Amino acid sequence: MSDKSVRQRLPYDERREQFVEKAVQFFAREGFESSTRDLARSLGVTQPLLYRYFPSKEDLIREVYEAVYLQRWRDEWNDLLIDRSKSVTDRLNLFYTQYTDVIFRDDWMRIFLFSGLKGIGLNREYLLFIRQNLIEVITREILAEHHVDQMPPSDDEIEFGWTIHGGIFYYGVRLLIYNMAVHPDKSFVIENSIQAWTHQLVAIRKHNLI
Amino acid sequence: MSDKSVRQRLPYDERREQFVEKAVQFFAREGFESSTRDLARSLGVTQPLLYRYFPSKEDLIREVYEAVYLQRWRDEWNDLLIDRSKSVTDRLNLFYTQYTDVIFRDDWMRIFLFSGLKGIGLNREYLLFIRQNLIEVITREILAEHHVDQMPPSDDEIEFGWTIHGGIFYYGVRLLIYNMAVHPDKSFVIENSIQAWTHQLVAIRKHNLI
DNA sequence: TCCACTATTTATCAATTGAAAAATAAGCTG
DNA sequence: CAGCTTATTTTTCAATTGATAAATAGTGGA
Repeated sequence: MSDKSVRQRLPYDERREQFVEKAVQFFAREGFESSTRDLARSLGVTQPLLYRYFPSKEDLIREVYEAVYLQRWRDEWNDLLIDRSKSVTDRLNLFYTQYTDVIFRDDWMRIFLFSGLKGIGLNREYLLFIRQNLIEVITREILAEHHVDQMPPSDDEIEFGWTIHGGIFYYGVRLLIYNMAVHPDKSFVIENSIQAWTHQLVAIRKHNLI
Repeated sequence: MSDKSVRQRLPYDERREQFVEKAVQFFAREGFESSTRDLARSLGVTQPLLYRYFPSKEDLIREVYEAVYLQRWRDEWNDLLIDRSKSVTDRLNLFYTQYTDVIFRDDWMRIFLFSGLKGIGLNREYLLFIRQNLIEVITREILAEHHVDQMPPSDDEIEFGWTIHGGIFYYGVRLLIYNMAVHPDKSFVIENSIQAWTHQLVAIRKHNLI
């Protein structure tokens, strides 16, 4: 309210990092159509300063996307999902618990949905990544554990994986976007989804083997 | 390109209806932050004319919401879902086929997501309506058919219903928002979801009866 | 201590926006 | 055809927006 001309001078890299980090929260809250002036205000800085760090608003937004999409996936998850020393159920529970810890956050969820509506390319890439690194892998692992993995996952089986994954994702949407009174226990949702996934997937395969 | 001064004069009600109808498509396509000038252009009309029919842009948007949310639910669905002359599976298949015919449309989906991100009240109301008229009803009907309806649906059971419903909804999101190559057969998704819903719901109930 | 560098602010612009006021013209009624 | 009503357009405005240029002030090094 009275921080007038308390000109805070930061080193370039530090300021830049701060901008991206706060911009993620700001745009998640206000949407990407909000003005750079409002963003600057929420940063405690004047609006033209942003243009010293980013050539245009669009460039800043691109960095926001990247901060959200590319930097939150943990490589260890790839290993976890195929670690057959654990049961598939245990692996999936562990994975989805951690994964939802990361994506069930206001900034991640809202930026994901905003960017989806904008039809941005990164969104498509991310979903392709999820298909290859999650849906397909999980499907293969479930089938293997039930000794019905003679053939690779079919389109039917992958599609059902998306349905279950979508159900879990939608729990986050209801919680964080719609602010609904969801089931307080996230693990309940995860456990049931995994159980349904396993059971139904095996049913699909056996049905199609006939 | 050359329709200059071809002043098309329409009766008030007709023009108004046309505006709302086209505004639904326009805002679904471009988002609610798009300008009234662009909207007017897509209507083949000048921008100030909009203000003869709607006091403000916000009022127009409110009418757009109402056109989407309130006018697409069919009352007959309420009857269908509790029509015990049919099996629950048949009822759910029929219902979800018709319901998704209505909501798996670009305008419905995008306006639903846009309004969700804006945190509009109508959105909350709609989800409450879905819970009461879909999730709860379906859960009761499944339990009844399996003769385990001594107690009303629990929060656990309702939550699982949301998960399945969300999985189906997410199919529409992938199809219409993310433009992904989804399974071409919508009925496959619906049938599997219903099967998983039925099976897992009964499992939850029996598990909790112990 | 002074100077050079650059992070930051102040001032400013042109384009776009929602909205209002005034001018015009289509079409009905007599 | 004359005249009234009102649907529609033309003009215009003030506020907001992304972006640029110039002025200012921290900070580190000589």
